[in-house]
Amino acid sequence: MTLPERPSEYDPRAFPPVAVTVDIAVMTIRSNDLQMLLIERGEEPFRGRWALPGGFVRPDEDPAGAAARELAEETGVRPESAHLEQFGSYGDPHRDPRMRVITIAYWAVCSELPTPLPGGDAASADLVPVSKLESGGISLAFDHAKIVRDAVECVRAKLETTTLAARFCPTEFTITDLRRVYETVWNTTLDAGNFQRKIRYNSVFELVRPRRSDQEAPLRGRPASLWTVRADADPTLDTPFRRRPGIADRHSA
Amino acid sequence: MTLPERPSEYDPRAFPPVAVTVDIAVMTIRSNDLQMLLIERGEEPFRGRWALPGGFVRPDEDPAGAAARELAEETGVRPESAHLEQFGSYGDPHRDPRMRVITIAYWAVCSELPTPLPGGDAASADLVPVSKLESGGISLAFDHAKIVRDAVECVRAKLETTTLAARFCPTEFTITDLRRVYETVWNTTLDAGNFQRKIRYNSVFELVRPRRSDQEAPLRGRPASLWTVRADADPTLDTPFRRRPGIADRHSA
DNA sequence: CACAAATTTGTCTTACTGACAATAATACAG
DNA sequence: CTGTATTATTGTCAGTAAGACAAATTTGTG
Repeated sequence: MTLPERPSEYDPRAFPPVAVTVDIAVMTIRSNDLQMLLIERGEEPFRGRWALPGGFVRPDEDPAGAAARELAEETGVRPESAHLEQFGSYGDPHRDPRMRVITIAYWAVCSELPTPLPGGDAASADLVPVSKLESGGISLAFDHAKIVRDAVECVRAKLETTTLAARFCPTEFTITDLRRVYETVWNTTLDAGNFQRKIRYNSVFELVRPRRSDQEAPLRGRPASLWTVRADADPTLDTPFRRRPGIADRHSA
Repeated sequence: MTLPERPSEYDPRAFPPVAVTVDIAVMTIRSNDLQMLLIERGEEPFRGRWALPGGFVRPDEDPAGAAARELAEETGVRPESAHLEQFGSYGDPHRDPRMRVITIAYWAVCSELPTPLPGGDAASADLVPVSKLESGGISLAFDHAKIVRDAVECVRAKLETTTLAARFCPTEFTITDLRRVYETVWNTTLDAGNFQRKIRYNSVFELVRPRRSDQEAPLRGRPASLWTVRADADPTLDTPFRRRPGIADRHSA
């Protein structure tokens, strides 16, 4: 059952006040690094601390809609250009010192993030390397440190079994682009030859052009072919990638 | 950010009334079938329909605590004897016709389920085969049909990569017991010999007794050895099991 | 004791991975 | 034009794990 059955408890005023919000962990790759969009709080509590973008679930919308709306409002990312997925709820009674707030957490991945503008009620917004968050170098508001940890783990795990890595890239990408996503997000190195095989064999990926003629491409070396993810296909990988104990930790050096 | 910054909105009465509940999809194997505990609603709305057990998150508890409490109260399962895990939130504005209710959904797996007693505000409680729910043979209250689908998929997926299957069994089990869990939950058949190898090779599993001397054991055939999951070990499987396209559909026959 | 039933072990083939070498295609310096 | 650096792509080979299937082991039963 979902509600108590005695009519007296139908009265909304009988319910202790609870607020429901969404928080969104938006990730992208920039400067060869996995980065997350955070905002700097302009008000108490936690004034001046970094926090995840988010906001209220309005009376007329469902949480997924609220997440898509906030994503657009606070980060300028059009919902259709990003992958947005719910991964958990956080409801410790004292996670917000003001009142009871239960938040539904989403992670999002996109390739091109508009340079974040300080807007709304945030003092400023910026991309922060996930490595800095994981090393504890930045202290986050509320319980957002845990939410961030869980979100990053979700994305790392999802790279194993789906084509999510491609969402970090433009629609057309080279196999090396895709490999760098794995290497960046997993903080490891992968063999270029073996990686080629896996992509080329996999029918989820489709060859677009055998030779890239771009200008922004690397100025040296054999030009790579361009690939895309077949839009109609199931994004599940038949032979998943597996994270091995990281060979090269690029952040401890 | 998590709350609006203008002090006026701190007032709890400013928030539209929202109720937060937990719903729990408790699964076990009985009669060689994956079954789920449902209750029959005794009141409107959806009087007489089946629904997931659940209830309010109280002001002083977090959702995980509420789920554990409801699990104990409504099903008699001691929280430490079951695996309980959050897997999503459901917050469509009209999922409950009475008022805005956002529910946090958990799945649980246990080996011995006390015969459910009609108690509390439920007209009755019973175990229902998941196959019946998947075939649409039973119409559930609210959006519980979708919650059930998602919960079952979570459990099926979790069998691939963790030792969760053992939670369907008593602490000590035979390799055949464990294989039957996979076959039942995935509705498929697995080669007994190959399955042996995987378990015996895996150091997460530990041999308890090389020969079972039970009375309830099958009356014929070579007695199986008893195994357990090492309590200290990481329940993640180093070499995951993989679901193959079902060879034998035991329910379509 | 022969037989049935269930567990356990063995064998062989195939597929995939990881390491690493070799080849291909381009830009650039001379 | 030629050689070299650089990146992409293909090839090779050994090791590991899975799937199919056969055989052996250990018990209860007639």
